Amino acid sequence: MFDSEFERSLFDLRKAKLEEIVKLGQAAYPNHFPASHTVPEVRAQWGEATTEFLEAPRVMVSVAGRIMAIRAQGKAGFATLQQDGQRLQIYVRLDAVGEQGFALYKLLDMGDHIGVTGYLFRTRTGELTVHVETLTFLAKAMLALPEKFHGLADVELRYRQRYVDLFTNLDAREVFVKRAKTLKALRQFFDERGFLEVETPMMQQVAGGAAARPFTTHHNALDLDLFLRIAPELYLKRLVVGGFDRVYEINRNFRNEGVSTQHNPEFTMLEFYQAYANYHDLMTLTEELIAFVAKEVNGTTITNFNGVEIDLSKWTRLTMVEAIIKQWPEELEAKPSTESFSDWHSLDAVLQSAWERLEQIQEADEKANPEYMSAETESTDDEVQFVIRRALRQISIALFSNARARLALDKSLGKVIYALFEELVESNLIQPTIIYDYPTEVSPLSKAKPDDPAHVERFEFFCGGFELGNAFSELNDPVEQHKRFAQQLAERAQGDDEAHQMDEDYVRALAYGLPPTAGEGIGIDRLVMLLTGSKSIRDVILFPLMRNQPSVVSSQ
RNA sequence: GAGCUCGUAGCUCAGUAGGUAGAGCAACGCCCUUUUAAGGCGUGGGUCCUGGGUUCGAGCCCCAGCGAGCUCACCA
Repeated sequence: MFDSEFERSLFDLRKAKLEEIVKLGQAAYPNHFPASHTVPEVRAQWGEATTEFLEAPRVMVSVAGRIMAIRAQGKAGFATLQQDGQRLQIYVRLDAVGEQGFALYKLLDMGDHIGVTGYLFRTRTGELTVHVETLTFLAKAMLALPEKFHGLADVELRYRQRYVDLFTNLDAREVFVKRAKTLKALRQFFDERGFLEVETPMMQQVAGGAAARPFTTHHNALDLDLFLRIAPELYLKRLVVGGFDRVYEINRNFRNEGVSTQHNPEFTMLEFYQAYANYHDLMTLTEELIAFVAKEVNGTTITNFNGVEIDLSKWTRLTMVEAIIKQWPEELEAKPSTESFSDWHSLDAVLQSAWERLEQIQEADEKANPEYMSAETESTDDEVQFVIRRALRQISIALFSNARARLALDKSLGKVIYALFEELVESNLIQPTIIYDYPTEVSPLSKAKPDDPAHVERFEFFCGGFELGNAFSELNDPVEQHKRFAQQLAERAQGDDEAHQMDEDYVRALAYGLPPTAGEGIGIDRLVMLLTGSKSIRDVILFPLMRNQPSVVSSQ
């Protein structure tokens, strides 16, 4: 429990103080304090009240809170109480609280919880303050609080000891208040549209519905190996078969993969399914949903992320190929046509001419600026620009030539188009954008477009440079589904441990008839990041997963 | 998993050229009845992340490890 001798001796000191407090007739750990108002209620009701208003007649309040600042001044003193993220000053003076009361005040420390009863007034500097008449001790802080001006700044400590972060850094608290508002708004949106909230198994015998490595666990009594779910998808569609036409679930998924600023091993996902709808219906729904949630949480659809202003009510819809063409390197003045992505030979030709042209441009650039080619030149702005230009070109050249090699190797047009999209487009999708019509090869659970078997009815939407959600018209042909599971099984046999397992029961469910259904999943942590301007997923998860740290000085 | 950066008092941070560790807050004692990052006087507090190495001498240089942040890879 203790990090040091400093903490151990402080703890002993505080114990002695607690004994003194008990001698004054206070309970060491009382069970109750009958407050008349919370701190936010007092601020809301009298925050603007004038001195005159507060004097005739006096306003009596009882409030409780944690001491976040304490300033003793001889026979009087101030303290600041914090409750629900708001603060209220109190003023304690010997002649108002008596000898016992003032003795208690002098035994208080930063972080203690107290309750006070008294009347409201304004100090000389105009601050709303409780003039205390009765002081009640409620609980003691036995450890030292972080520095009062900077708070807890060490990112690691903030995650590991979130309880300290939350009461010292009110910004951190605000993020989680907004997270709760986000969840509430999501539920309101779906409830109002006739969706039923459900909870499906998190422990599954077949971890399906996504491509990811699962965590494993074991049930002892049943002697059953189980997986923590990687997605609720297959259970939610069973429910649509069961006649719940509109269902949604908001809960944790678990994926046994790396961590990053955008990935935590357990993360919260919203999934919803709507019978008789297709992916176009969900595009509209998604645009309405995100704008609605933003408005509920922030009061506006504008949010700031990474220094960029994002308007969550202004959406762009592009097919995947349109998006690639839009982001085609500007130096290649001629942009490829949509048609050139529809067959192997034209895409091959486009890629070839693109990287050859980029190499020509690079050669010309080098000839025009020979002085920058020497390692000894000064780092002028022009030279920096030259180096950046060259690096960007080289990335594009590598991208196009790799894509071409891949095209030659496995002849999969779809996979190459998807790779181009990921490299060229994804991180540039800062403003809300829906990308639709995915290649069939990269979308094993989606339904093909009726008039175009090379593409599926699927979209993903992006904001702030990352993917927020994924939606498609669901495959509901049991024969086709069984075939695709069998293919995945073959890939699994080849060593791909992210390939789907066979789920016979799910195929059986489809065999009873899944109506035409569209479904969507939205990463809630990422949505909260966007709404709160948080750059790391760990800033929106209360207790993110951390490595073990060496044990601290043992208790007593 | 790879690369880069960081780890000094409970907290926030300095630490010069390698010369034997500092400030503010917090703590402790005293003074102070409208302060608000209160103020004044005084006191205590450090395995400088860990373990090796180089050196007469290491917080600083080198190696290994632990933990963290960022970037990349995989993914939502």
